[in-house]
Amino acid sequence: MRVPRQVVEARRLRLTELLQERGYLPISDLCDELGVSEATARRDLSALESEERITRTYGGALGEFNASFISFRERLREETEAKNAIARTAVSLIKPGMRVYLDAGTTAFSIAQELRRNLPEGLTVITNNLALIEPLGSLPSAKTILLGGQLLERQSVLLGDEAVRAAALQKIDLAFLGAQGMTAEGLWNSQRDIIRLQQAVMKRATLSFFCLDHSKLGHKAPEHLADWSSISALICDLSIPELRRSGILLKPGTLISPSSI
Amino acid sequence: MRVPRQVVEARRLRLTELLQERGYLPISDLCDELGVSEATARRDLSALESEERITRTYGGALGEFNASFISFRERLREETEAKNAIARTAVSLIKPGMRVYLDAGTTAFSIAQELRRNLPEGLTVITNNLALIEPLGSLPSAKTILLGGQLLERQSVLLGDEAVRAAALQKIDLAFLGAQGMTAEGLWNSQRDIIRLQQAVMKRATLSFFCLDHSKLGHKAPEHLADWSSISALICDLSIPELRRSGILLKPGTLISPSSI
DNA sequence: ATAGATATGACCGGGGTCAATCATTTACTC
DNA sequence: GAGTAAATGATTGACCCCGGTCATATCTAT
Repeated sequence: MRVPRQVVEARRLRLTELLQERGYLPISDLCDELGVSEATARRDLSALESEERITRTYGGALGEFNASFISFRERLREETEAKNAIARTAVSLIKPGMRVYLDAGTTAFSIAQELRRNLPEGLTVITNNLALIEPLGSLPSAKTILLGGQLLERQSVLLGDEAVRAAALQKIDLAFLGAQGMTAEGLWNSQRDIIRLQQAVMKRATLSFFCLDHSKLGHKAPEHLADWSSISALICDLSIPELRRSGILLKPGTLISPSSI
Repeated sequence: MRVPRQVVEARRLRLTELLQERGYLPISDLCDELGVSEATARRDLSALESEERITRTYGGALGEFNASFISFRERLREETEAKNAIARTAVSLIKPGMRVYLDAGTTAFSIAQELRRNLPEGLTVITNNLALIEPLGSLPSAKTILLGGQLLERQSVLLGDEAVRAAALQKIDLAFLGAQGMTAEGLWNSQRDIIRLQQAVMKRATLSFFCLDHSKLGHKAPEHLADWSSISALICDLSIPELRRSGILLKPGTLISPSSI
């Protein structure tokens, strides 16, 4: 028996919401909840999957727990090698008892993962990056401080005045920051709010390290973040000559490359 | 062929990490990644499931997105009816454009879910409760502000000086708070840090509502949180006479019961 | 060194899942 | 109002998943 389009749409919406809430549901549960036959439940799942609103699994389906987390995870897979190398380098710079800032982005996530393997004593991590809760929250011997701020829709990041204010109250030994691009003019990022927070952090940090992999070379973004003169060091899987070819001239000792550790 | 215990543990750790990263993995992929047979992969899954470190599904497994969320979800199932009624009552008190505080606990989570269904215009939600990110983060028309603070191990809550300081800077119209018990002497909670934050919030809030279901009646906890005289109202699925039987005497209008809406 | 415990992989029967097909009912369209 | 397209549920055969058992190999404790 054919049913109005609206009913179908409503049911599928309800299905996505159910999956968002519960994470995973086996087909039989879906049928119960929606009051339809298995066949229809399957058809709904196929439809929603082709729209990329859910993920099917054998025997059930997953809500796209957090659409942002997925794209985050995907980005995480790009340049894994370089990012891991940079993360190892970053962690090797941390001494026991330090207070360290990790900002948003996938490189910071790699650093957090590396910290799980190789954790200095008495570390305090300060961040605005909610994605780090997973890797860091379960470490008993590290303290994790989250800056306050406004939750960005579809991103797992805290920003805004609150975040800047909270950052200005922190004592930070090392800040590990990311950026979307680097050119001869310096470092670039896309959002004003992100840059405001990064600048507030840099002001409070004894040393500010920027962590960028080679894929960022030559890219420009809408907003200028920092000059090369204002950063403590660049952690990057490129050599001095390679950087120079793009017009980036660094003072000696300002480049830390993963191979050198 | 038996293998050292350490190897098994290492593989299982790797498995949980894989699942944490990728969210869902079918068994066959797990075998490839870990280089073991299907049987062993299954055994690992069973072991990790009994430790509640992952969630099995038919045909694969899920990482425990957040281990704490699960026990949280389980608590959520207790007294669902009462909590939902309280949540609906709470939401009915919210007017468009208000700034509302939700604290930790499952009742606040119910309120957040109710807000998804029934969202006042221009709402701002302020919270220290990370579990609310899921339901609230994806609402485009509401603003969510997270207080800063120290991440509590295995709890999805932010506490400490930072949180108190951040709360003291907020403008709050309505605060919806929870507690672990209520007796004639007032409201009780277990942790000092939680109470400090709740008191800071109460100081900043125009109205403070405490939301407790009937199961909290007569329970005492280590720390005294508030007298009955200091709260704006109690939202509770109990009647005045029922409360009086436990020695709780409320001024008229101080009890808001779900049935009365 | 020996015995017992434990991890592993292969195999199998039972049962669940999936996609395709078909008949039926009902909503849309002209 | 008639025809067409869409949605649904039932069925079916192929495929896949699961837990158990068993033989085997290796670690560990005595």
